[in-house]
Amino acid sequence: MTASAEFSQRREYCGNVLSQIFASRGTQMRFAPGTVIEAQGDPVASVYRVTRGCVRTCMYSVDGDRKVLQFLGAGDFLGLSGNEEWLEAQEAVDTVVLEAIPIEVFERAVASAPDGQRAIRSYLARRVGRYAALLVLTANTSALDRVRTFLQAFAGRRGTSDFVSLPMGRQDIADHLGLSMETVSRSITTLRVSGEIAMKGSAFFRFNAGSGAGTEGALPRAA
Amino acid sequence: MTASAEFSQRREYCGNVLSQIFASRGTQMRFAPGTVIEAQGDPVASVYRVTRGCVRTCMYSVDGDRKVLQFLGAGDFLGLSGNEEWLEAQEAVDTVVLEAIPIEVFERAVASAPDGQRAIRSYLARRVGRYAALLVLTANTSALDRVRTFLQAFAGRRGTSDFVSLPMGRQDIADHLGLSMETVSRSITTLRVSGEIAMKGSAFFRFNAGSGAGTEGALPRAA
DNA sequence: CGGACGATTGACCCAAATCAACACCGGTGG
DNA sequence: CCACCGGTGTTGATTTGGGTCAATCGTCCG
Repeated sequence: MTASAEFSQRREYCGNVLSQIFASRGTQMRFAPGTVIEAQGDPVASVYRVTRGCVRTCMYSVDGDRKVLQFLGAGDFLGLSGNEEWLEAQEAVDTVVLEAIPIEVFERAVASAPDGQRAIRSYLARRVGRYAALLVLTANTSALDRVRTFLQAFAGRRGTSDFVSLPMGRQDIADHLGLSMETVSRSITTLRVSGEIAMKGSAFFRFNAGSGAGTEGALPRAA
Repeated sequence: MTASAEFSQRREYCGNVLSQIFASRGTQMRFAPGTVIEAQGDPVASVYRVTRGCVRTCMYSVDGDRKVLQFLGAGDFLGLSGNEEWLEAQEAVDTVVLEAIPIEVFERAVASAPDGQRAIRSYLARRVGRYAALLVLTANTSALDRVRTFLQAFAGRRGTSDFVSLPMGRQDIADHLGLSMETVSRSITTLRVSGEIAMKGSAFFRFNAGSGAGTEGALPRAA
């Protein structure tokens, strides 16, 4: 298992229609690192598009256990599901800038746009694919594979040649991959020592060219 | 963690609009146990509604590892995501009867129905919630909790008083919960010996009244 | 400089995987 | 009717990957 389906989705299909809605009607908001953008269970009053920074989508169980379902970056949307309440919490990983639109305004804009509903459907379908990929990754693979796949997916998002920033902490990655913080740390060390990746500090990494064990996708293309 | 969010969603909201489309335009099809209804990666030519039986939604990785993402029962839909291809395989667990509609016919019907797009959006949102609940369940809980939660969710679907049929095999449950077949079997034995559940053969079970440790939902309502 | 928080590394342990044997059940054919 | 057989489920023995607990190290920042 060496996949990169999770982050490698294209945004062209639906992005344009929805992005235009946000571009014309959005209000800019800013959140400090670690702050809660929307809490789990709160009523959905606004929808958002990420302009800058990294957002983590979390789900908390009664025991206080946390699962990080996904990390969102520039261009991603929050709150399109049409639910009354936020099923998941949305939290700022680093400094986050969002475009916000009141839900009623957004719904009216979507209804009047020619492909509005279709765009939302496409976005939700991609989210299903993203979660499915995480379920597969989480179920059948070793800790090392999970971390490698995560890093590949995250690097694949951006330019791959230079060092990429890893804005979230080890605990965030651990809660995303279903591992402990220590195991994530150890896995990264293993990848570094074996030469697969290079680190600059603990928040910047890069895949080394030589040891390309597998860049071929394991999971089917999403969407 | 003792939840039952996975199966306990209401179908009223969107079910009606879509169900009517299937009722008026569907063609009945039958599949024998274990057969493939749609294979992963195939083009989506038809959409379906389950009339009878149990369908498992699977995802296969290149290694041949299988993850069972969900089990579908009467009233559930297949293929609403709008994707070009089947992201996941759809397989008959037992004898399955489906209503099928060619995709173009279905899309036209949805476009003309007043709340058609909205209904699909709601259905997809519920699927996101279902996968999220499975991710949380899979990440932070013991084998016993996973099996208990799965059985509770499955029982909650139907009438709870009498024995309920468990159409899928132990391996199916294992691949759903991210466990080995043996661990599933052992967990069921533990629940039986401790008196939480009663079994009739290996395919019928019932929760016993006395030992109600937790029926309160741990995860938020899926909406 | 010193405190604090995150990351790393080490030592140990346990829940569940794996490997293996056996029981059960339904079907088939002599 | 019973013997056989293959598939599924159960149970037992053993191993192991990663969790947990704990100490140390950086690094950022006041």
